[in-house]
Amino acid sequence: MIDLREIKERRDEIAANIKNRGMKVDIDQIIELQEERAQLLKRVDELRSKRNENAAKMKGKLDSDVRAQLIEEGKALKDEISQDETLLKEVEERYLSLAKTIPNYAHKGIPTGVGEDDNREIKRFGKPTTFTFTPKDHIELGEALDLVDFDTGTKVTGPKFYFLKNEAVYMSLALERYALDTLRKHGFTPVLTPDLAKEEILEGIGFNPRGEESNIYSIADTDLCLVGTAEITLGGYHANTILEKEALPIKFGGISHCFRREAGSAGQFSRGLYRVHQFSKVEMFVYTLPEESEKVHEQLLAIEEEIYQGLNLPYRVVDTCSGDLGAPAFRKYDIEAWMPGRGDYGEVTSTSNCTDYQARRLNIRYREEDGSIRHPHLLNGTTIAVSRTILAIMENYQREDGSIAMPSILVPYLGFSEIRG
RNA sequence: GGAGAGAUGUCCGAGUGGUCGAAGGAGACGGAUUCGAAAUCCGUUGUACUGUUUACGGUACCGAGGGUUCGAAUCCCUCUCUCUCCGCCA
Repeated sequence: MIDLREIKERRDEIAANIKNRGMKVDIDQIIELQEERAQLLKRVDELRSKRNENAAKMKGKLDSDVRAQLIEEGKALKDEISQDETLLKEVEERYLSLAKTIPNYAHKGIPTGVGEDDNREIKRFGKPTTFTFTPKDHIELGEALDLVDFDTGTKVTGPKFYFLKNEAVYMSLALERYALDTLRKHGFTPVLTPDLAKEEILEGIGFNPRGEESNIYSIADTDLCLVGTAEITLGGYHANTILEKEALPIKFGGISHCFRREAGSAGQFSRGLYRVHQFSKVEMFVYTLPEESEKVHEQLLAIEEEIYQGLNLPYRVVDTCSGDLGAPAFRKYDIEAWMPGRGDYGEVTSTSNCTDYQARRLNIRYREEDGSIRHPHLLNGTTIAVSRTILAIMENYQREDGSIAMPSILVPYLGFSEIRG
């Protein structure tokens, strides 16, 4: 949520931002509701003040007719207050539910555009892998080497679920260890979080469990959802608290079990490990001082690059355009690794600076030296998306004889240096 | 799952339906004292919204939500959470 005290003075800026992001939010309606709410609140406050005054008069001994008259006045006030309070509550609910849909401000430097195609490539590492033979995609490789079993995933759980088997299991664990060790070196606290979170926490982070494009699984008869990412639980960690300034930055490195509905995305086009309902990630989550968040954002991107350079996978970095940002993000960088099976780059990490947008809704604050209270900035980033990285390694490291070499940096974690049938 | 106890400010902890935003203590901060420190003494010390906008006021918040009442931290109801004991389980 943005700072609602600013919506009048920054109205034009907000309206332009909504448009650039391709969203439909009626800012003027929200401003009207805000004014309506302010008037009602003022009236209710005045009435309550009168009620308190009236009640205070009755503290001591009084003549019974004086008391009777005061009681009558009090009763009248009570009725009036409860009417206005009901009205205020209605207006407030409408106001807040709409105000929450206003997206975060966006960084001035990002490209304006509607979708993926408008993202700006800002860097490339390596060159798309070339082969002296006809390369296979990871589905073929996975079947041939008995590493990934989609058919059984479909049978047991459903389409877009899969079993990882044999060396792929070790790859998964090795990637997690590699990522965690790298994060620890950079001062992150390793964390394993619950895979379920309350809806209020989801909403605070900016997911709408009940929204139309809900991308997460709700648990029937509870207010819990499977988390789409540890971003949710790591952000919820400090919900409703006031942090001391010295505690910042707080840097968490969490293993994240991710669940995605991916409704409507079934079909041949998205076969394989690229788009699945469940996968694991190692996630970075940082609470920082507002004046440092842009610097930290660059650091998160640098860590992601360090990881993929360590794996020696060709990739490019894109600065995400306004239409593709997601409501909480102020700026977002994605790393896209080369995936020979797709013949294109595919997203493997994403790091967002959400400034104070999530912190405000989660009610996370910190105290400045002068005693004032502000919202810290929250950032998140993927260190490793396990399934997509396994995909990229399989396809980029395959050899003509059908075996797959392993990135040397993983070998100590794996205990083997190649996979062959 | 069964039985019981509890939830108050940064922490501990009192609180008879009106004088309670809340005693007392601790901690922290400021000051006095000191060569300096300890001890001691004095003072300050919640959050949000809001009105005039240094000053100074108003409203709300004593786990959450309802209710009773002229008036609720205090009475009633529902829920959540914590603790103890038993059961179950990895």
